[in-house]
Amino acid sequence: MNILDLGLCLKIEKKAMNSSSSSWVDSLDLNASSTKSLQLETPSGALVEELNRVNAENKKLTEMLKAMCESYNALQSQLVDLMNKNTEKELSPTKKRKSETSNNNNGNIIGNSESSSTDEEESCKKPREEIIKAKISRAYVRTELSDTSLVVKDGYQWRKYGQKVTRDNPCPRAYFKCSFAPSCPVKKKVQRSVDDQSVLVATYEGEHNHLPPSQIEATSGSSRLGSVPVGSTPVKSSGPTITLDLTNSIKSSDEARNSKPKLDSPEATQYLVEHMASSLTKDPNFTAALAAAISGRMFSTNSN
DNA sequence: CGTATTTGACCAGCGC
DNA sequence: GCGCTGGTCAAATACG
Repeated sequence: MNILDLGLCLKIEKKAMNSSSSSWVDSLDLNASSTKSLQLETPSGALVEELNRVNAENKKLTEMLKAMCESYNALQSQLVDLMNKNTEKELSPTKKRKSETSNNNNGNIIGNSESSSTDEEESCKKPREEIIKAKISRAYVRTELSDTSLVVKDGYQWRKYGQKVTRDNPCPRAYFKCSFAPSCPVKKKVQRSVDDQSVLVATYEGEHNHLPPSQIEATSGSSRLGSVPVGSTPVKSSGPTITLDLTNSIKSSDEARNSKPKLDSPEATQYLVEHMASSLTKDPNFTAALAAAISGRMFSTNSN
């Protein structure tokens, strides 16, 4: 379970890398051509030379990305191996209280599909249905270490009603209730990951019985499908728990949520990659920054 | 002044 | 039964 979630997180990060790489290449090509059109007055020799330079740079960047992806793959497989070994150990020790403790802290980034099995085991031992009653989902959000607010922006309004330092994690855990609708039963716990304190682990319990405020404001009138916030995924799922990794600040939760259960399928992977690539290339900030970086690089090469 | 957050107290579950 | 722990409550406090 935990491993799977970790794999998911890593996968999404990887998708982001891949997609951005493809968009980089595309943008680079575009920029190369635009450079050409912009500098028509310059002698054709210089133009060709510059074009070659840009192409070479393009190649270099592509290779760098390739290398990065390869090393990432290697790291990921190592990590998965490690986590496999760890979870084998983690499963055996005595489970204190509700599976929460081990899931949330020791397992941190890990936790879900296996946490569901843990829940099942526990529910066999002690048929306490509170474990089952609420759908549990989990989200991981990368934040600044200096940011102590424990705030996870997921599109809903939350009211903090408690904070506690837990045994396994020196970082305090914050307890939130959904404050947008008085009758909404959803609760959320937010705590920094033990392993990586720049990652906030948000655990959602229950399902929202209302639209997210952001959607209501937008009044897009779209289907109920889009009513789920980023990170919170109280949709019908195969298991009682769902994990999302928000550490790459994925803009659209819908796709992530919908594809999550089949994330391992090549279709879903392809879809994710395409979606991320398109969202990246559509992002004016990203393209502007990219253009600035490339032009800056070009000028510096020219001046040399 | 109203609302949100903080924080110590309290409660319940669990292991010994 | 007792102690430990996580979760919740509610008075106090902060903030706009």
